[in-house]
Amino acid sequence: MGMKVTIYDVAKKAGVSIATVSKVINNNTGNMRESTKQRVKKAMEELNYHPNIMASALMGKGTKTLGLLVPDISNPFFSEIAKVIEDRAHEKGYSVIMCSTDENEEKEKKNVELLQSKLVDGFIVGSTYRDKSIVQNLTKAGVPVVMLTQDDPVIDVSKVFVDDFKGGYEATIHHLQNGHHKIAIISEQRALASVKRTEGYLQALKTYGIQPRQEYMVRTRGTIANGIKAFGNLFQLPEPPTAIFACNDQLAIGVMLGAKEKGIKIPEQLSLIGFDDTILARATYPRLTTVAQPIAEMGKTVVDLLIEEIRLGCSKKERILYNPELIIRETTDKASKPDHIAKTE
Amino acid sequence: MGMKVTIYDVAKKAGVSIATVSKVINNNTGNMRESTKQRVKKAMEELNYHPNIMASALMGKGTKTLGLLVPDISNPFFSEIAKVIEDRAHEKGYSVIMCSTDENEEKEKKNVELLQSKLVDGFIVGSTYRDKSIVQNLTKAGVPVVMLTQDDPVIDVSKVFVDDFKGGYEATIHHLQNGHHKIAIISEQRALASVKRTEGYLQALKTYGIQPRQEYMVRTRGTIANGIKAFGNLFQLPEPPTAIFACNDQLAIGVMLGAKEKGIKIPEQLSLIGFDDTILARATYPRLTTVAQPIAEMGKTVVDLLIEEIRLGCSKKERILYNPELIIRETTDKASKPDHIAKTE
DNA sequence: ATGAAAGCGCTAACAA
DNA sequence: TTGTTAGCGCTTTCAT
Repeated sequence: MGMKVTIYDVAKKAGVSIATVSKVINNNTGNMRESTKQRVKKAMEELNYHPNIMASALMGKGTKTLGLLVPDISNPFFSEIAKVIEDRAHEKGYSVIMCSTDENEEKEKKNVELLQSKLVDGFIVGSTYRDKSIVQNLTKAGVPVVMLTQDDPVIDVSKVFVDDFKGGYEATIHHLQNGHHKIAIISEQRALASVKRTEGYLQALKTYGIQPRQEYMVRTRGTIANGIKAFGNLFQLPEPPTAIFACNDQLAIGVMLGAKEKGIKIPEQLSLIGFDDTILARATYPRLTTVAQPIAEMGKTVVDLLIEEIRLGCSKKERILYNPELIIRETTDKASKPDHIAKTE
Repeated sequence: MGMKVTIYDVAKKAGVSIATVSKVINNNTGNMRESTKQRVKKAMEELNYHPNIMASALMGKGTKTLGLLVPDISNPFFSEIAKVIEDRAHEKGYSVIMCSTDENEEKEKKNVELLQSKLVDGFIVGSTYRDKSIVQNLTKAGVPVVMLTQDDPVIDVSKVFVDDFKGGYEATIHHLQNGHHKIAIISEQRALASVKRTEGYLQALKTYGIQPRQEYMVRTRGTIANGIKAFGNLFQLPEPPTAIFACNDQLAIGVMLGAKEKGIKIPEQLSLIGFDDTILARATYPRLTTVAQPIAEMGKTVVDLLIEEIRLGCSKKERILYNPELIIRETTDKASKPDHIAKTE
């Protein structure tokens, strides 16, 4: 009972031609006798027939599969959004192949090639491609691509992302309003989003007339381990910062862990803000103040957009910008010594 | 420059037949002139040719794609192991399609069907299937399947998992050794692994001559929210437990959050142990004592096993059992009032 | 050592 | 309304 059942078996069983079966499969039953249709359907069920997607893909009908490229699936931000993407895709009859590129150039290229050979109808690119030509070649070849998270002007496709500048700005303003002057930023090395967040950070400082300091601006990969390291370096400075804006929650957790180890109290001695609002932000104690991205919305939108472009056969080149939201929890507080002001009080 | 280049284009350019090109693609160059081979290779490169996997799949060569079914990709345990699986698969030239089944029966069935149509060469099943026939039909149809995490005797395939009984036993013994008598367990409703962990829990109690109490045994879905709820219920008991064994880290985090809210101190007033040793266990404060699964090992093994079965064309039906390891961190401590013993001291 | 030709399971004109 | 047939791009005997 292991033999694969094909369209021929169904046709024979239903006493029709394979063309008729094909029409039933594809719902081209415009002018087909209802009885015929039913007979075919019954035969398909009885034989437990499932059309071979490969064969229809060969005919240019696509594979009903989406490729999802993320820099690191073990980062909760990406695993959370991957879940949303996968759900939405399935709702629409698509499956998704996911690749973690690990910010590794070779892997980036290999992953795309792996998915390319028509295995995939379109790509959602959440990774930070150093070699832009990888993505550019895709679009040049007519493969639908939507970028997630990165608003890279060099790559001319639809994009779904939050206003990173605003997120960085608001986070920093919050520190500032709490009386902090010595505010550090830990940003993700390769992420374009982090560049924007840094610009927001700088703008906020400027608004308050504060000169940015090079030693307060750390760039690194966005892992917990690097957050710990970054904190260690910042903490060793002759004048350590009293507040930190970490460009993702993992880095922020790293800071919390590092601070804990050194006996630095958060938020009493160090105010901290993360970015993403992943599960991590709620799981820590104290709970992390962070800039939320609308993960559910973004995931859903990026899928809908991509599928639409697949159907249309061309890119709509939309730039869908979401609003980040500062979620104030327990890692931020007033500066304990608001400098000169404190002295006069 | 957008036209797809086929084997015919390569053949024409190299001045050979498509059969020859095919041989080069598949490395059947046993008795082929080296010069011919090089000519073909050069043509392939110059045309940037990539074989169409669909077409070769149609010929029964497989898709070089693995299906991964997990109950919930946003659970760090699964996203962490998914990353490992994906890495290993890519190393071996396979891609992986991932589906979150969300412990939803309909989705389970739909996901499998989605992947079935020969889209996938084999399955890694990490989900808890209520309807066993879904997986059974797969193996009956000759599709390679390896189970991950669940050692279900009803399903006769290879399996990769930890000794859940031992994990549950050791966690509970640790509580017991700390002088706790009132130990609750929060287990995952549908996971077979949780059943085993519960058995270990019961065995440990028995060893210490402690009668299990029904009200200390909570079963629920393994999310943070449910952890909070479960703690709430346990806490309302006339005699609340002084220690909790949560069957995954997410539940444990929920307990921590719930305890925080009610002002219950961990570990002073409540000892807590989780399971999995995900990032969550290290991100919380205090850091979570938990039972570690060797995620990296397990992920690698399950891929290797599946690919081997795909190549062999038959199931090896191995049961690969890993050792869980209790990682003692900061959420467990001696019972503050070791009952009658405390009184005499 | 290389090539011709028959499919793999399906779709889409075009016939009937 | 239904069936015939020519491919889609590739692999694989079997000839040459």
